[in-house]
Amino acid sequence: MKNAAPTMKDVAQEAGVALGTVSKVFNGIPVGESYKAKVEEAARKLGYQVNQYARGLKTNKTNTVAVILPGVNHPFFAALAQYICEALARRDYRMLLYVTASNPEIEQNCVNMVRQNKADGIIGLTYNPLAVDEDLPFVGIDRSFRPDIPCVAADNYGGGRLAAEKLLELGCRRLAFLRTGSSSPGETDKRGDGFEAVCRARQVPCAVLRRNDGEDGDEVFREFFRAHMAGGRLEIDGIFCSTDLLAWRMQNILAELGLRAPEDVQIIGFDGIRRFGGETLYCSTIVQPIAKMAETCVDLLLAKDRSNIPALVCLPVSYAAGGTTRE
Amino acid sequence: MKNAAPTMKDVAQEAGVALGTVSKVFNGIPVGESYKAKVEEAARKLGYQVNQYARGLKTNKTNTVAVILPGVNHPFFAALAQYICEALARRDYRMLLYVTASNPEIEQNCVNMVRQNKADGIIGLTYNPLAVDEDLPFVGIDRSFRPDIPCVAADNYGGGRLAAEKLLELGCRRLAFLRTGSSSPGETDKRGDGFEAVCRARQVPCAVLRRNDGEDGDEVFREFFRAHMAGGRLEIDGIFCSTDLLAWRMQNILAELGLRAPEDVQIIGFDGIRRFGGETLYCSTIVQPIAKMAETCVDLLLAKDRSNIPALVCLPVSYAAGGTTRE
DNA sequence: CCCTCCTTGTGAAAAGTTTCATATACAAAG
DNA sequence: CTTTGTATATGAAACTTTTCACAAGGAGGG
Repeated sequence: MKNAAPTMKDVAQEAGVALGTVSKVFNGIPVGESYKAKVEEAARKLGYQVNQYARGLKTNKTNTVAVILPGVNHPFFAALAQYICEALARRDYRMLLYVTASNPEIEQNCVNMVRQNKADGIIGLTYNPLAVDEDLPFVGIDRSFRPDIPCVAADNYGGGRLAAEKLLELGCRRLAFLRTGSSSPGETDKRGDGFEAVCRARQVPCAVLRRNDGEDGDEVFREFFRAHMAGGRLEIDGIFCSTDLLAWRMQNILAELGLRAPEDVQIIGFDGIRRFGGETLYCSTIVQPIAKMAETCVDLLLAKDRSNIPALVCLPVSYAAGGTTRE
Repeated sequence: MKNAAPTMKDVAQEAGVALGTVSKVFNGIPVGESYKAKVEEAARKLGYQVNQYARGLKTNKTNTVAVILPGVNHPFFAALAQYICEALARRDYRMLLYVTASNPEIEQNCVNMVRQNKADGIIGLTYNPLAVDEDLPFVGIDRSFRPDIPCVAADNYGGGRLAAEKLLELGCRRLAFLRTGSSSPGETDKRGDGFEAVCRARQVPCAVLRRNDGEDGDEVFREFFRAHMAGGRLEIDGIFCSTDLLAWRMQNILAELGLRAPEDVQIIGFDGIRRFGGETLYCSTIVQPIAKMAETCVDLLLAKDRSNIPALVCLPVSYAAGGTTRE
């Protein structure tokens, strides 16, 4: 006969002590040395493990955090998921992962599921306004859809500025900003704003092309580059792309036109994604501090005192040369 | 005052019915139309959601599956995680994700955590023999550490054969197999076994270099290639690498030696990882059916009748040209 | 019109914890 | 030797659900 998992009652019986005493031992509440020893011995003997479901039911605390991401099949999200998972594990929390494909219905559905599953909080990289309980701690990544929800983000505006300054420092005189991403005005726009601000201040010409996810076919960009060609040469000599992925796509499109980075045009991306081998970057880029973002999300979410959590934590970015600039 | 989440009792009261009736409604147990309507109305009004922790405590079924992976920051694992997550969501299951960095202690610790958290089963890509409850469904990916634990894997041996046949078909006459990975004899070895078997059968020379994770510095491979150089040319004209990642590293090392794929040597990798943009492969490769593997894992784990689960499900692989072969 | 049978809703018990009011034991003080 | 006080173990209640034995009420047959 297959025995059911042992319970505290079994342990109490085995150790010859009361139920409450066993509970205390497993919650680190002081208890007489001899009692503690007896309980631990009995627990070890029976192979007892706390039943988190019973505990969660009683305490309304589950030591579980729900993480909602568009997907995990993209290096930025994957790194984020991994760091968050590790940060949670270090604090003895578990991670319940939901992927949404940025679909508003799925996003909302995930939030509802979380309520059922009594997670202690949510870390979410979501693109749509969601109905979420007032009293369920929520930390947004990159964006917040409600003023009382704190948000952890890289300094996108500063990163845009940095990209512009870097390109100018590297000798560029005619810049461009290319953007794709979610149609909702978001962080990628701020990158462009910072970039353009520097261009304006330095009175450098800056061509801009902002596209949304649905409407960002290669042809749009090909057309853009053709429009800026003169005599077989690209007038633009420095490009800032809103993501590394976009920068990579642009390199391919430019290659079709017979143009290469960094020889013909210098390119800076954004994210700091590395090739899966580990070391090399896809392009010169503005690096998001992903590990720090993950750590910060977890810290904010699990903060003891949540009364004065900052609305926005903006983490510093840095520049890294990755072969598409002439260093 | 902040109200606690509404319970079935609240719903029962609001609807003017008994507790058991509410329970039946939420479990799809037939109940009089008028009663059902009253309960649903009340639940909607109060915003009631089932408390999975209470349900789990009572039924000992949590609709949660633990997924244990070395990490999620590698495209193969990331894809696996994502597909598994989606497959589980489709079946109304949740995913508890644990990452282990292949560390034996962390792996064992995860399994223990799962027991506490009462997951209904585990899908694990682990490298070490673990102590896991007999009665906790477990499905291994790529390897099984106990005969009664089923395993879902790509046809690694067949993939190795396919790689050899493909290289020969493409005109190669002197082959090599390069392997890195976990030191425990595993799936990557079978790839080599299949490859070598074809070489033997066709009486084609095949150089072999098998290294483990700790001892696979670039220098080892550089040395290997130098040893097979004659008069500035590489004698080997077809290489099979145990992973796409390794194939990528080899390309870089070969480039240092002034050799390029596919001009100087043709290379086939294994995994079928794509660049994060979505389309392009890192190299010509044997493609693992990741989506199918994920789906199969979930199916096996959640099978109603687990009495005659196959010990090994071996899924077919395919070849895809990715620029490092002369098609 | 009454009795029986069947259907269907009812509410108490149980699942494994935590918590808190109570009981016990022992030491110190009178 | 009794009393008071303190420290600490005890066990019943509560958390929210599911389940099951039971009650209630309606239908159909005699």
